[in-house]
Amino acid sequence: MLLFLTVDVVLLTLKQDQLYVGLVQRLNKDEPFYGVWTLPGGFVRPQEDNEARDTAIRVLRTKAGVESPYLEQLATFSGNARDPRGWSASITYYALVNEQISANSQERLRWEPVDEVLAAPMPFDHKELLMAAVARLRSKTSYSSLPLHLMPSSFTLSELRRVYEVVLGGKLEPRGFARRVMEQDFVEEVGIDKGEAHRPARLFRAKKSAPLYIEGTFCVL
Amino acid sequence: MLLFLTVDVVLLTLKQDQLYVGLVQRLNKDEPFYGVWTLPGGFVRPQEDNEARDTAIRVLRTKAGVESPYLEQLATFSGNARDPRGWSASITYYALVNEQISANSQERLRWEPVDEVLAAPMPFDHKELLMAAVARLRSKTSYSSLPLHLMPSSFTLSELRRVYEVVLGGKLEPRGFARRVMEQDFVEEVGIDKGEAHRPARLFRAKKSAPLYIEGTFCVL
DNA sequence: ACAATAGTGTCTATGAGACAATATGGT
DNA sequence: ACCATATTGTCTCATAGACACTATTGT
Repeated sequence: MLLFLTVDVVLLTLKQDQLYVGLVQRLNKDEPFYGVWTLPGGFVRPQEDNEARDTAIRVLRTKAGVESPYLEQLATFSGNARDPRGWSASITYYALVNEQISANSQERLRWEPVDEVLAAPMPFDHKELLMAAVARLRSKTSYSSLPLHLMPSSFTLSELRRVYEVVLGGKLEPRGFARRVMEQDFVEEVGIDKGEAHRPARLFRAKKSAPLYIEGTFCVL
Repeated sequence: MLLFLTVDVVLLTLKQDQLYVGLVQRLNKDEPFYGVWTLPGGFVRPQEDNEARDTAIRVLRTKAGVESPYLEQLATFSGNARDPRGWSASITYYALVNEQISANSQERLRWEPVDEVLAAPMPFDHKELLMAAVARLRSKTSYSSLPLHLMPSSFTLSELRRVYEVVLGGKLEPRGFARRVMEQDFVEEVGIDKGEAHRPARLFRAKKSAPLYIEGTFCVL
């Protein structure tokens, strides 16, 4: 084969105030890096997949047990140097899931802290893919509601702020954060979080109404 | 062939205060849309092209006569619906050139106003590609020095502002514009533009020092 | 002097950051 | 009452927009 086309997915979630990436084990003895834990990916199957996004969805479902997360195309990495088998192109997506979904993922999926994964060697050019995904998430986080996809079905403002802090890597002013969230109007109140030894917090959920991004297009809120 | 991999390039320039896109005529009788003017593109040649970016550069050089413009990967468009020949993926780039370069381009390249091209039918999903490129340019323009690549080797502040206005589609305050440009420090003075019936303007050029983007990564100035 | 465009001073409204003050439930 | 976290008030400072003013050249 002269050239092959794959899709890889950088699956990200948040656990214990840390960014985690989902890895699967390579189980085909005829392929490179047998047994190694890597980003889920697979060949495009023109018969089954109407487009590359469908490949990403199929890979997530079959290899990671994850359904319909937030999924966005990241970039395409290509060339003769990235895979020992020859010239290849990987249309790379990144996906965001919340902790519930990540907890329900298959056995075959293992979650590791992004920092640790980046510190160790990774096969192919997967380190580059992972860094690009994290950079994209970071950059969009600073001006959008993207991190909502990392949140459980309901959450307090403090929890949301904490997630922004983890992704952006720094403290945020509670006052300013609350202001922005309320102005931007991408959450709605759903109740009260009673039961702890302090003032109860209001619970919110993401508003359905606001589609955040158009595929491939950069779109400021 | 089950699946084929191409690279298309949306080549943009500015003429007479309007965005123009570069089109080439399809000259292969065995391919669809023979004779039609379309975005320059071509098959990836694994033997010659170390990566997809090299394909883009080769396409630009051989089909459009354009050398080393600003070139950035846009997105990959794929699927069985976009090309009558079957499942295809187009790794799409966009390129920015200034008026000098666009004037030196080959015979085979024809420049058309983006508005007019979008108003008429386009082959494949090229309308989508073109719209994505323009959207990307617009969006980056609002917070970066990207439009410098559309400028001649030296220019006045007014000319630069005019380009921003054309790309963004609206008037900009001369005062605020000058302030931002000077603060951001991405131009340097190279002389004076004498010879007209009014106060001469200072001439600037883009500073070499400032690489604007890392491929595939979003990077705020 | 006048026309025409370049470039600057500066007032004001808006928004972000800082931080203090108040609110509310459990113990 | 006290602790802990939630939520809000508000001061200050930086920045962006508006707009008028000054600068400089050719005619």
